[in-house]
Amino acid sequence: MARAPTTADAFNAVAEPRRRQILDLLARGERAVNDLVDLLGLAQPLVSKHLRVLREVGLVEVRDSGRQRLYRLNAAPLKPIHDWVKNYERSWEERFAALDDVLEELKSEEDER
Amino acid sequence: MARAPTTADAFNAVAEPRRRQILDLLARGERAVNDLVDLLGLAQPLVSKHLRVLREVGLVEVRDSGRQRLYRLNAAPLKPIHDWVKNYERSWEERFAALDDVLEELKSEEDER
DNA sequence: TTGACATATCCCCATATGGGTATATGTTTT
DNA sequence: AAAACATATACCCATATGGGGATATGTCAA
Repeated sequence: MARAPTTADAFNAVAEPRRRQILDLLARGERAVNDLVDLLGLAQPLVSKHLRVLREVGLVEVRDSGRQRLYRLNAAPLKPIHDWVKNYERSWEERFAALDDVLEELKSEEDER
Repeated sequence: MARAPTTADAFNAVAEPRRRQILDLLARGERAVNDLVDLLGLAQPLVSKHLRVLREVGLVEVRDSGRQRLYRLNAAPLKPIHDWVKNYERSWEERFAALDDVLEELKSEEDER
């Protein structure tokens, strides 16, 4: 078996930085494909393909408007990611706190010299 | 160019469900590889390979103990994921709220009958 | 030393990728 | 009707994958 398809779920879809960029742009409002092409500086087919992946996991929705297609964000499928990562928040905070302690200690030792 | 390697960053590393499982197990404490093999029901080489990916993005750390290697979690690389997703939290909450409103409305209409 | 145990690596496979270029599909304007 | 515009799809490529089986590496025990 190969790697899971990017359309398998939001985790996979969002692993690609360009797709996160697209979502970041759509967070500001509806956009036509060509707008995204200009903003991202990517080839148009590339953008269409990324949009397709995002559509297949439900992260974006489309609406026809004349000869344009307007894409908008649907953030709901990101919730499982948030829920999963949130459980680790305390864990890295503890580690950062521990690191801060070490740095503080080093600083004190320095001051004592 | 092909897809970004799973070792490129935490986003990619964590897109694989098995690797999330491994992190979930390690969140409870240090574990030897064979423990993980038993708990996950995966082939040992598979587990070693997943652990390698996690190691390369810094999500786990290893410690030798006799002929065993004990892996432990380092959640810090998950923070960027949390930070990114967090920005969308309000967005999906609004959408869910809107959905709740619709459901409430439907319910009222039903009651009126 | 020899054998058992624990892990990592190697090689093979099918599959899916992201990017590129060319083209099909559909809509508006002239 | 024809030309221009907007978008999606088809095809090709190099690359990386997750899984499988065999084996190398390293450590402990008899």
